[in-house]
Amino acid sequence: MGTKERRDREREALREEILAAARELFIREGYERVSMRRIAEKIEYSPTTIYLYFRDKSEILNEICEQTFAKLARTLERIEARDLDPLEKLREGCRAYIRFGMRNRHQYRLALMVSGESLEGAFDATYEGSMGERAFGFLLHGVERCQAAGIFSVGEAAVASQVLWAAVHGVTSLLITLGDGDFPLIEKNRLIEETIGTVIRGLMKGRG
Amino acid sequence: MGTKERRDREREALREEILAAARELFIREGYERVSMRRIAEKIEYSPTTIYLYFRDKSEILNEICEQTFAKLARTLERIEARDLDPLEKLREGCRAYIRFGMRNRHQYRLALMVSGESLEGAFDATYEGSMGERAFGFLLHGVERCQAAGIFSVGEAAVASQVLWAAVHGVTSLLITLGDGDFPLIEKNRLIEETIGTVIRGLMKGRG
DNA sequence: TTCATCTGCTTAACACTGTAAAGTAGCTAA
DNA sequence: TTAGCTACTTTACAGTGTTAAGCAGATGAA
Repeated sequence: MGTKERRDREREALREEILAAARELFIREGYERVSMRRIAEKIEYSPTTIYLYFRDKSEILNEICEQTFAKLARTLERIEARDLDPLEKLREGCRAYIRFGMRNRHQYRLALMVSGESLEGAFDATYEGSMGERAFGFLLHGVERCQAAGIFSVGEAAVASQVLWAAVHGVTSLLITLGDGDFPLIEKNRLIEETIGTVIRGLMKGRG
Repeated sequence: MGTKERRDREREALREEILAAARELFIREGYERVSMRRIAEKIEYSPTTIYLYFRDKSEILNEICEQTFAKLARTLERIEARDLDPLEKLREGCRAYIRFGMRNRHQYRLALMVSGESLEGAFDATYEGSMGERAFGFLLHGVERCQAAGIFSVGEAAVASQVLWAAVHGVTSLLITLGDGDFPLIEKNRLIEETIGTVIRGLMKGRG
């Protein structure tokens, strides 16, 4: 009597289908511009069906964001596993973070540039155990390693890594919002490299 | 025959009233959460009257943002006029910038964290001659002064000041979105001071 | 003073939005 | 065979930004 099992499978399949449709639309056009009706149309179900699978629109977004940030976490863990000196490893991580933000601009924005207000409860996923924690953990770990290696001046690693994060997030955010606006930003890669370089230099030992 | 003059005055007065109502609502609740009907209700006119004074909702926002950023520009120019050594003047400007962002979170977000997409044409004001230009000009000037004084290593000032901007914007943006979320950010002022300090140290001469 | 025009505003309406409640086929188990 | 449940749809609500049409009163010309 595998009928329950089959139905569970079918249910999961439709849930996945909704997520896939929403993801594609969100990435192409951004969360706010995509309506529940558009998602429904894409999967050829009535709009309210979606509510049988997700509490509301923001829950769909949350799930997608979590998946996307899991990708970032994996990328960073791959860098973590590479054989690089502490400084270069940290730099590579920062580069990967910024690239990730630019490639996933819509989701990056929703997770780190919108959430908290204006968007009802978008990405309110608790931090503990989240992908965000894993991603930030990379930075923290990288900073600690540089301190242990005598490259960075010792001190609270939490402070140093949040400073680094602020800077890295700053470039990412700036490139996302002004990337092709009319503000005369210097060349993208130049800005990225110089920012990473400057902050890391500022964290280094000696001369302070 | 001052009737035309009087009507122009009245027209201007209502325009001002709309702006004042919108500003208060936007600041309290954020752009997206405030509807044209709410603004209209506040000034006791019908919703469509607003369209006789502004092309659309985003034009109201633009005007308000421009005014707000003018305040930032004035604050920075007051610092510029003070008698401080180049480094401390630059630091003071950065502090003022971040404080400004936090006090005007809604408008800061709309101008620098949303614009470009998702929000139709919000704050698409051309950069040339804008308040944004004046504000960024402060940073540029401050960096040039530090280079001239032999404190910063020489190089393209545009690069250094955009790096500094990225960092300063990064803290601001992070504090706005995560300020009272559940991410365990270190204490606000600590993060602000450390970020400014670290980036400026990274821009300094010697030890590279 | 009378009348046409113009000004400034309002009412009604359109095409959307996210979402809740109620209704309805068709499968399932007794 | 029938009662109930599952999965979905239809309908509806209260809201959004915005446009078009209408209308009262001030204005300028005769």
